[in-house]
Amino acid sequence: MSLKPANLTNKTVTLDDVAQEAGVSRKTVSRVINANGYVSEITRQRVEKAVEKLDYRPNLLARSLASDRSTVIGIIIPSIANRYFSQVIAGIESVAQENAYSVLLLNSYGDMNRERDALHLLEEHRVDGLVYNTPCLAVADLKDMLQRQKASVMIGHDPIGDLSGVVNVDIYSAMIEAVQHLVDVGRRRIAYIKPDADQRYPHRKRLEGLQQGLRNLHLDTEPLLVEAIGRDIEETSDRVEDWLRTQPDVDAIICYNDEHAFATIEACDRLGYRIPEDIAVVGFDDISLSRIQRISLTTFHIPRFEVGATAARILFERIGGNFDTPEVMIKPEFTKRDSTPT
Amino acid sequence: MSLKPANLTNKTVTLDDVAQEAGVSRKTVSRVINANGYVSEITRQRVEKAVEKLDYRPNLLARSLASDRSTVIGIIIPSIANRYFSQVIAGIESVAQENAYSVLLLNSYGDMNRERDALHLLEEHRVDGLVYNTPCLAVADLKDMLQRQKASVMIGHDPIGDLSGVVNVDIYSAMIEAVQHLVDVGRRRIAYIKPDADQRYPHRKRLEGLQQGLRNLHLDTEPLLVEAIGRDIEETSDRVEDWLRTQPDVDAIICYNDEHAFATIEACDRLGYRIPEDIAVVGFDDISLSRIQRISLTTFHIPRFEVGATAARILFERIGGNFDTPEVMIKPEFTKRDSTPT
DNA sequence: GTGAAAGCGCTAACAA
DNA sequence: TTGTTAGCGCTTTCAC
Repeated sequence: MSLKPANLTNKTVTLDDVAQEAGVSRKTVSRVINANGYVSEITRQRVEKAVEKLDYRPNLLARSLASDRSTVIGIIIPSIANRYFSQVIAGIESVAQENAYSVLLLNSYGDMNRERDALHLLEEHRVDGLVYNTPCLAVADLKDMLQRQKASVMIGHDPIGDLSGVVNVDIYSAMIEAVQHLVDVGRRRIAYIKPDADQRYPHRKRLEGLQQGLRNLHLDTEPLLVEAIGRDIEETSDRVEDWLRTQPDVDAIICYNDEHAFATIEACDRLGYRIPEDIAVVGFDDISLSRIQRISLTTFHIPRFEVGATAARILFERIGGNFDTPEVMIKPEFTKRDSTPT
Repeated sequence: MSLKPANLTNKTVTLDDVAQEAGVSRKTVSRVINANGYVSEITRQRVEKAVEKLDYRPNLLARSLASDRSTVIGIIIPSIANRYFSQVIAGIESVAQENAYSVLLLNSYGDMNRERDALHLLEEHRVDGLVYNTPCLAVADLKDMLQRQKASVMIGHDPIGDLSGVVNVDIYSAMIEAVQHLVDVGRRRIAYIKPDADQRYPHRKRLEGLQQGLRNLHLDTEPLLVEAIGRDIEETSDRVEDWLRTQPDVDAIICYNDEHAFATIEACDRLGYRIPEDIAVVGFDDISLSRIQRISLTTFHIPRFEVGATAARILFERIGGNFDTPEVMIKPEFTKRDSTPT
């Protein structure tokens, strides 16, 4: 087991070293580096030269501790591996970078205990704020925990007072629109492919929208729900296929997202159903491949990057002391393609 | 502009508060919390009760500053929005979590200046180590910058001595295998769809592999290179189409990754080429949709999560003082599907 | 087993 | 315009 060479011996350069090198006080160096307070031009240059010469890097830990500002925000997200969330993160990170903030990333795997741990950890890191994606904690708990944070914005959750900002995607209305579209093109037996046992906002709102959509059109308000989403596309596809065998009269399927829609299309294929003639399929998200499939997918475009960026912007408002942004609703855009009839 | 209620007044609980509450010294509390040093059982319980009662959260900034260990690692990545990298990140994050570390995420957008900034920032945050994905800095620069970090592991770069660990995907051999496969099924005019002007490892190695593969089989070593990768799938598809018009005798196309392969298939479609009869297509990555396309894609499966996890494991070894892991090569798995003939 | 004192590297009043 | 003096909340020697 070899030891690392050289740099273990590199003693770190501190403000004092720079001050000494420049022949000024520590505070003066601090002023130059943080660009606050008055410093004469000539002193500034001396300091800058010293900084350069010593290759000084401020210790952000010390700065944060002393100033009670960490220039770090946290992100809690069910899973980074998920392409949907990774684009939300990209939006957050982008705005954070504009504001000269760094991002601490925590996975919750949609698990309550993990979420609680994540919240605690961010508290311990003294982050200046956090974006919290699809919380699954009970509201009382949530309030308790967010109360202790300096600032926060939730994505995908009902508002909980002004304790936290909120950004949501209006999937409720989208669902109503989907139903309307399907009925307009003559469909009546509409199914919804949904996750097993998920009570979180993204699923709950889809469901409520579905029910409202059916009610609006005086259709059966007991919708056809299929708990068919598996661990991967193939499993989902198999489950949908099994279910479809038992339901020969279904003529339209709305899916939780585009990947499930592809799995559904695949299942229809195997059963010899034509799309959209026999079965119409609608997705959510508009992932990049949705346009170039053999059967391009009718779906709702959700601007994922923008969702993240908006949340981050609101977070920085709150960090800046402005806590009065109301819930922001982002509207998914209906995108008609070939998987539903015209 | 309303002010946030309550919690702005919450004074923070410190070690001293806990010590006072428990009627012991600060150091004893510290011992209990960090589970080091001997503390009598009865004292420990008193302390734990006090911690509980006051809802004490250690200040990690202070701890890191005093102990010179941050329990944070950094990740530098070209783009989180990219699904490939997001899964690498998932692997890193997962191992970090096992080691009770948090992750600071920095995007470089494959830009040299941004990478330098990111490296500086991580230095200022005093991270205990970093995983650096697809560096594009010049080697001298890279050495300079990594020298200053406590520990580091690169993904997708040639080794630079023992300054930094390295994890690579053996795309070089994969490329040779791809050529062999295509020639085995009778193809001779093999093209490679590549990024515009990219000298980084992932592209360079593919290219070297391609050349070696052709050389092995005594074929033209001046391969057909197409700089056709656009900003999105549609643009790529259009460019490939344009290029194909000028090259009627191409009978096989290897693509930089699966998304480009789909774009290529789409282009072939529009031109009326049959796949794989007229043109064989090979991808890289094996993204989840590759199996269920109309024409399932022959590709190399790259275990992205494992790549990240391996890098993180090596990083923690190095953080632990063990710097002698050699370059780790991860082998992509050839996955024959329908986009190439049998 | 436990405690006291010093200090990590910085910022924040307040002086000068 | 610049310097001085205290901390920020923790860990770490080294006594007791």
